[in-house]
Amino acid sequence: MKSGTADAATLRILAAIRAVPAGQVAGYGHIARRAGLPGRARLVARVLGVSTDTTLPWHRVVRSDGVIAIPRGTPGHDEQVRRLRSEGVTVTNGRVRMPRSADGDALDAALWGPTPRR
DNA sequence: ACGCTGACATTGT
DNA sequence: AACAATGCCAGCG
Repeated sequence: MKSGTADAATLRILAAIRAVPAGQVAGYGHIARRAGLPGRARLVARVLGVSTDTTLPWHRVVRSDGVIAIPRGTPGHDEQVRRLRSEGVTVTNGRVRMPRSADGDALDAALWGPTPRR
């Protein structure tokens, strides 16, 4: 029976999103890769769309360019911006200040690099 | 089975 | 920074 069990991929994606620390943002591709699904950024997007999990920090997930994935003028976009600012993230014109190359990548590698899978 | 759409990424211009 | 092209996969009609 199917019961309320989602696919393994979905669970891994959700776990990866929850692993993102507050005040920090991650790209869809980044999350996908962390979930063991390289190239499946779109899948991550869809999962977020259907997921109703309020405990999920979906607002910390943005596009690789730092642009909010939700179109402007929608309540979702507004709420995401509000939450990000609430966590100390600088958001300007629907775009968040992304940790460019070097430090961002290095820090990420230091956090979740040499320890894949939990 | 087929074509479109989508909370995307990467590369090139 | 912005746009175009290509890749990628899951839903929907």
